[in-house]
Amino acid sequence: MAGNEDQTMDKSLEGQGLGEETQLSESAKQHVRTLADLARLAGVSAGTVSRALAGKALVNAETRDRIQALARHHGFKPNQMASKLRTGRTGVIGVVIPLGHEKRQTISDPFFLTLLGHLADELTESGYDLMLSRAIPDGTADWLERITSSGMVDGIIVIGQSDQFHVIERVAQSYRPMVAWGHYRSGQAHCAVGTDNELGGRIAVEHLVASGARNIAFLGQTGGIEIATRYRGAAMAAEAANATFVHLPVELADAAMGPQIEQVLAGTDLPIDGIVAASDLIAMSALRVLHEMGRAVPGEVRIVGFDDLPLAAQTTPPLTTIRQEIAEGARALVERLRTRIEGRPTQSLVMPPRLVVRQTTRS
Amino acid sequence: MAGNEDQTMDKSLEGQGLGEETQLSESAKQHVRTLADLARLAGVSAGTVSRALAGKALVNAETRDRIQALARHHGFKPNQMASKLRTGRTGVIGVVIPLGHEKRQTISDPFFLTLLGHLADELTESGYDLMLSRAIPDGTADWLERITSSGMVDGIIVIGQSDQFHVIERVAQSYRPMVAWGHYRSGQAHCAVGTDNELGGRIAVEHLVASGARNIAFLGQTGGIEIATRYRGAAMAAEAANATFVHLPVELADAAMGPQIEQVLAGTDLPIDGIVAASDLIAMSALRVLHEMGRAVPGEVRIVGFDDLPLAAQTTPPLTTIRQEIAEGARALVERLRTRIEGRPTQSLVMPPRLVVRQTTRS
DNA sequence: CCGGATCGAGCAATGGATTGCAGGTATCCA
DNA sequence: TGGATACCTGCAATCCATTGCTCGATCCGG
Repeated sequence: MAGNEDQTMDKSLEGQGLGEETQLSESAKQHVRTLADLARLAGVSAGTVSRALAGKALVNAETRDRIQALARHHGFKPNQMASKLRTGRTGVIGVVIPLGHEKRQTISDPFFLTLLGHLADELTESGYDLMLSRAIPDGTADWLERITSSGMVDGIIVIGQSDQFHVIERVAQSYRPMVAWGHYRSGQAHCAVGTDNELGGRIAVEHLVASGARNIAFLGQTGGIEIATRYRGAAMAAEAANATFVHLPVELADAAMGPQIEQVLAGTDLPIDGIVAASDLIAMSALRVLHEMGRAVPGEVRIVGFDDLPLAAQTTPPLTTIRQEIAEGARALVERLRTRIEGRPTQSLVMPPRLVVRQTTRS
Repeated sequence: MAGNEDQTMDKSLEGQGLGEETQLSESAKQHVRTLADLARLAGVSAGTVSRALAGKALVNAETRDRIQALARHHGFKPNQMASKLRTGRTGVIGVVIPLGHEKRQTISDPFFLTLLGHLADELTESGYDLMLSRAIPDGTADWLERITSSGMVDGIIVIGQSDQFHVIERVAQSYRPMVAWGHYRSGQAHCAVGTDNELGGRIAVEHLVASGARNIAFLGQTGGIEIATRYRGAAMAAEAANATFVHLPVELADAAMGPQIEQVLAGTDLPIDGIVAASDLIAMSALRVLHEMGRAVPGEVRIVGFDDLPLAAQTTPPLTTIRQEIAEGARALVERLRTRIEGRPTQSLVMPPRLVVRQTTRS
């Protein structure tokens, strides 16, 4: 049907085309590249084709259907660049992961990747594409501004503030459509969605203490603001409970993590009986190291992780952890970003962490 | 210095501007949005500014530096859409994950996410941006063609063929700049980079047999072609070694995996003493389930995973697994894609898998 | 002192879709 | 049959950077 009509159109065209005949029939048979090409085939103007493909009510329903069928038949899609240039909307959201305090960290960090997955879900459903950028901060705000001013994105989601809080803050002064996953400080300019890390740290230590731990270690680097806050909460809870509390810095580099944990655990003369890890991944490594050292979990040492990634339920034994609502957070990020894109104001969201008790703290 | 010059320019402009004076000085002070704006400030034409910012030798070095300084000072970046429309290059590579046989699988699958991370690294270094698309195949090739014909990307990387091998194959006939991670069939049209899954499956079973296993189970769904191939290799090796071999299907949905494994393991009356898992994640779950069932690993049951993700080294006990070279694969994908974008032909790459022996098969 | 070479900069066309406004046609009613 | 109304469709400007070609100026050697 469509093909038939196509033929007819083509012929009538040739009849009128005269001098341009061969060129036209050639390009028509070859490939339809532009609105104008399709317009010629359909015997209408480019403007009408544009309206028809956009499904506007302004064109006759019959004409619209005919043009849409023709477009489908030729596999034609309007050039996105031209469209985006004209409309000023790109339909793309930039997702940036600043690799701040630890260059090797985030790219394979399961937490960020999990969040990324959920963001992909949410954005796709909202009709946006997702452009992923890794950014390696160089001391200036350039890594962010390069994206805001690229004209390529309608908005930006920053995953993790790392040690770049001030940069995000500064950019937020002039660039509205941006939200960040991470820490919230009262009075800050940028819209943030995240977990109450301090409370999370506190809950973790309180649970350890309740499980009988007296000598508690915090495992992880406190370079990024999120983890530093968890540390603070943990330290406060330990002090309140009169428990001993030490900080054992561990980098998140996958390969080196095991040996490092071994080293810091051996390096302290404190009889550690409770560990709060900065992330589930660290907790998982600690679990293995302790197993190899012959120290029973949770018998001798109790462990609490952070994040509640899917893998936390699959460790041996399954990991007690502080849950962050990642899926909900992703939804909140996208919803707030869309609100900001529309020019309306938004509020930051601080989600409560939740203790998930599994096997590493059962006594 | 730059600011000074700017002022001067502005004033001389106002002197010339006459009727347009207020409007011009307004927009100049407000914000520089287009090449033309900057050109006015610099007292040159838009074309010159374009060339200057592109660093072309055609403009006087002094003028070029002046314009660049001015652009920096005003935080001006040329509109990407206009540029891309004009040049026909987008500088964006689409990365697509077809969610084929298991809708819930890939989005949080650590393997794909790890590969994605490495791709982000490689593409960034090559000066490309990465646009991420999830695609839910609907029986037609539309999910892929929507991206190829969007005009938004210079090329496409498909992560995992899933059950969409034929779709990729068909699109590859007419769309050149595309490469896929996954299985290679001799004579196929599309360029693929992947691991020899059959060999991997074989090596896994051979190693299990050598470790003393006689009753071997394959844990995992064989809906996707990659895993089906691993299964085939494993089955062949088992037959060659005269070992008993069963297939226990397990979905990759995170939450349900543990109970499922428990169920299938309990459901078979075979005294399983060797497990080859379709992925490290499944192996990790199996490890935990067996631990809970009170069956010793590797004493009673030996386990081999697949992928060698970072977490494989951190399980308790550390996982013996079949390593895929993910970083190298990412590099190969990007290199081949660039070659194809340049119009040159490429060859598929089948990388050999490598057995990494850790603790789950030591006897 | 003049012609040619050389370097630098401007002009204007180009890429392709979108959209406000003007104009045309058909339908329908008086 | 004339005129009005509603409904379509076409025209042309617009979004903004890029680049081939042209023109002008400066400088050098003859």
